[in-house]
Amino acid sequence: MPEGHSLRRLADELDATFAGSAVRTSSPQGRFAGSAALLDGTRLLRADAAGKHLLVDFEGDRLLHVHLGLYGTFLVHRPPVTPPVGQVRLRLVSEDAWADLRGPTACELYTPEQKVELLARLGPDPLRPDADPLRAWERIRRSRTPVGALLMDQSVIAGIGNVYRAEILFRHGLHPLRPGLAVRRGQFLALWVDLAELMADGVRVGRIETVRPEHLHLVGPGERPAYVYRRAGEPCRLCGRTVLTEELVGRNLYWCPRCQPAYRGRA
DNA sequence: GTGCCATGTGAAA
DNA sequence: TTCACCTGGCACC
Repeated sequence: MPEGHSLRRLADELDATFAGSAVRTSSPQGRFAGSAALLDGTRLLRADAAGKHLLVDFEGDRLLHVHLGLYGTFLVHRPPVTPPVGQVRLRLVSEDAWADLRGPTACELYTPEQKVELLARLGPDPLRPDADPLRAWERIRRSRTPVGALLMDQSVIAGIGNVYRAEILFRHGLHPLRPGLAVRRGQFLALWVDLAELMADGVRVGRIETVRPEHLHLVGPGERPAYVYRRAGEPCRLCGRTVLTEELVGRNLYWCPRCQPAYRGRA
């Protein structure tokens, strides 16, 4: 489930598992074979996440950039090492662990300049304590673009995906099509603080949990534990109105028309 | 068992 | 705007 919290967890796990160790690297699938050969046998120094991007430093000034995309996975295992199953883009093997990367959108070596460019085009990441929400606010407050689109724009805020977007807008009673410039500063700052807490919870728990404790009893067994995400056509958990969906820039929005009233020209 | 859709992005057209 | 990535969960048969 690769939203920002997953990448933070992955980076932490890779760092805890491999940092300081020499690793054998290979590309059983072949698509990363040349670069894997360059890394092979070098020491993995550090793994870190920025938004939904993973950056891994290796000895010899080599830098690995990975983006999992929609269905990529990078899973760490303990020995014994087993033969690759399916399409393994990159395999890491150390003395006491191994990991397989599958189905990523991006797996490539980065130059230092590419890393600088990446960080420069990412907005503040709510999972980083030094993140400055006012950088995001400056983009939002002057934009006619719907706030639902702005939140998913990684250059505005890094690390939000479709689940956090849908849920955070519900929690703050904001209609996803409200223009950025019609969001009040206080509303946005409250949303940011809430988002940072939810994403930090997501890192701890390993799941996106957005339903407030006092509403958990409204979630039936086996039901998706969300207010609106992927609940189109079902009743809002708080007011009973039917949850709506609509596509915006290629992704599905979900919202409750009563709890998140339409914008009618005033903030 | 089969087929569709999905937590996302970047390249190709 | 469409496709590639080519996994995994789930609804449906």
